[in-house]
Amino acid sequence: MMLDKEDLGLSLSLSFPPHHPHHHHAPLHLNLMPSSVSSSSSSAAVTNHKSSSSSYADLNSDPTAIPFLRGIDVNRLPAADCDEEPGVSSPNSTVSSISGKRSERDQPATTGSGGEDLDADEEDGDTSRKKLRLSKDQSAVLEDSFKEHSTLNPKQKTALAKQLGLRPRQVEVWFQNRRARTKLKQTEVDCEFLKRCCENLTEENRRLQKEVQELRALKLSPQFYMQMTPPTTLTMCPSCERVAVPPSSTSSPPVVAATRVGSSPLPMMGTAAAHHHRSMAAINPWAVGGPFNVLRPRS
DNA sequence: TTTTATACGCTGGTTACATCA
DNA sequence: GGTGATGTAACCAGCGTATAA
Repeated sequence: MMLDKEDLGLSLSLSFPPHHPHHHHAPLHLNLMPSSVSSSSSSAAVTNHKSSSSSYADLNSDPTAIPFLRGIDVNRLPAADCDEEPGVSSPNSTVSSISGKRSERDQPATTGSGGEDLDADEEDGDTSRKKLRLSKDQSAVLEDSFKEHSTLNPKQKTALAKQLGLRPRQVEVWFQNRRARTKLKQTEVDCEFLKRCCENLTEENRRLQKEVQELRALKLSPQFYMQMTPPTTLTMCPSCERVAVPPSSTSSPPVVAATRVGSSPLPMMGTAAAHHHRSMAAINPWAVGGPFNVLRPRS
């Protein structure tokens, strides 16, 4: 069934939930960060999809137990009955009347999937849909809710909608869009991270190739042999003839001098990385706390 | 037990309006 | 006031999962 990103080994998972049904949609899965990243966005919260909704239901049985509803009187009626009058559904909102194509197009279609969509368009006889701009207060409450849970179960959605004077569908859409924004932002961060990694590896590769050239020169110049570092500082792998320089004998940054003696230089990626010499971890940019760790977003 | 239909929620992508420089 | 860029509410299509028949 579903594979956790940990199971995948690599998993680029740009901070999206491991159990998400749309794992096939994930464009990348390269776990570049600790799974704890962006806890507010999704990784933890979205695991509730379907399976854990019951736990939310339990929470909702006692509204006061819902973290994100702190200070919200769930029993209080919305400022307006949103299902009847969208124009006043959000007293604090900026509402503008539109007459664009969207309004015309939406009229019959309305529901994307959920049954609650139905109530989104049944409100008035006016065929035009009002485009609503959420107020700052509404957005703030939604943001707070999102920090607690990036997904909502139906009860939470309904409670939040009532509290904010919005339709449940609006709350649902807001969360969907918010998740999309979060993911987009994370993708941007990860792209930047990969870019830095690529640059760093390129530089490392350049440096190592230069080092190989120097070592070859030394090997071909007996007069310099005597000046070489004592062989005890080098470790030769008997199976592959690679020379690994102990960290103590290397200059900073740590070097992986996994160089096949007498052969042409090999690209770093795909060879050294795949090699069994775990010394590669010394410069493993994916490693937690690695050189680019500073780029990781803080949750 | 397996298959099928249905409901539901999610994502990625898109559209169109609101706002701002 | 007109215009392009940006943000975002709302939507659609497609998919996976849960559930009941």
